[in-house]
Amino acid sequence: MPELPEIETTRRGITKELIKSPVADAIIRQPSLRWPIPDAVYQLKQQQILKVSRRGKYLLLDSAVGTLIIHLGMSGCLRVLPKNTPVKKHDHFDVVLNSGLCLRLNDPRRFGCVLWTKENPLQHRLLKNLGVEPLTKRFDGAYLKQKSQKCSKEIKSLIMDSHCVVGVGNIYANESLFLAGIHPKKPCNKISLIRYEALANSIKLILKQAIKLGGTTLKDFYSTTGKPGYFRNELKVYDRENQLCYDCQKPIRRIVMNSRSTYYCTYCQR
DNA sequence: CGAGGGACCTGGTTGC
DNA sequence: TGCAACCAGGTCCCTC
Repeated sequence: MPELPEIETTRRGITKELIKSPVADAIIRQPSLRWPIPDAVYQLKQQQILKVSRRGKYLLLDSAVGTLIIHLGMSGCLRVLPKNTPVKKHDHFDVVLNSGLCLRLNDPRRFGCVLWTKENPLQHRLLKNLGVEPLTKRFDGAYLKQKSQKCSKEIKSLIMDSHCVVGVGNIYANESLFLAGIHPKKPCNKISLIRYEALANSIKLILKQAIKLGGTTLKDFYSTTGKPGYFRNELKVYDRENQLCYDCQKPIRRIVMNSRSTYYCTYCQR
């Protein structure tokens, strides 16, 4: 389940080969992702990919004629492979390079998407309203405090809202709140600036550490080289229901918030 | 207007 | 053992 660290790991893994060689072709095997893959993606043919960037959980492949926008949804995975590598189940889309390699998208649950835009991709309807990047200076305690003012929801919902801050999915929201010592159901308009500063720092720390370790592999994330993400070993609360808190030895509790599993320590998080 | 829930999808796990 | 039900999860979008 790719969150920001997994997307960033993927971006770093595919960039070098993608910008080395022009695109020979695009192959759509299964157009029915979250939205249909548009035929416009064939405009990539004969184009050079100039840059591979990331905005939130979206990957952006720039060319002179437009930008390919890729989202991995919950189960998507991008690999760079020799183009004649046998196709596996759920290999929905390829960008074939002149070099003989190809970028291959596999996405069993098909919650991801592949889109095309000729405009500035940051102005695309899916990207233009995204919140701040968590690893930039703009994201800090004051920003969270300000976002929380006119909002009554619980803190976990706020940090998972991509219109507030991008890239914090369920795993890292749980882990960040534990590190900051904040209860996931705490109303966000009742949290002090000091605690928001701690939370912003926790989010940055957790995300950076996860990127360093290549993301978190639970069931289905593997990096572009097929290696698992080692952040899984660092999880303090996620998927640890009834196991003991490493800090206070009390059992980790699991509740459901917005139909998502939420894990926290009843003693360490207030 | 904002908050909340449904829909999308498949593979793996659980329960009978 | 076989089958059905359920769950996971990101995010848009519709409804209240």
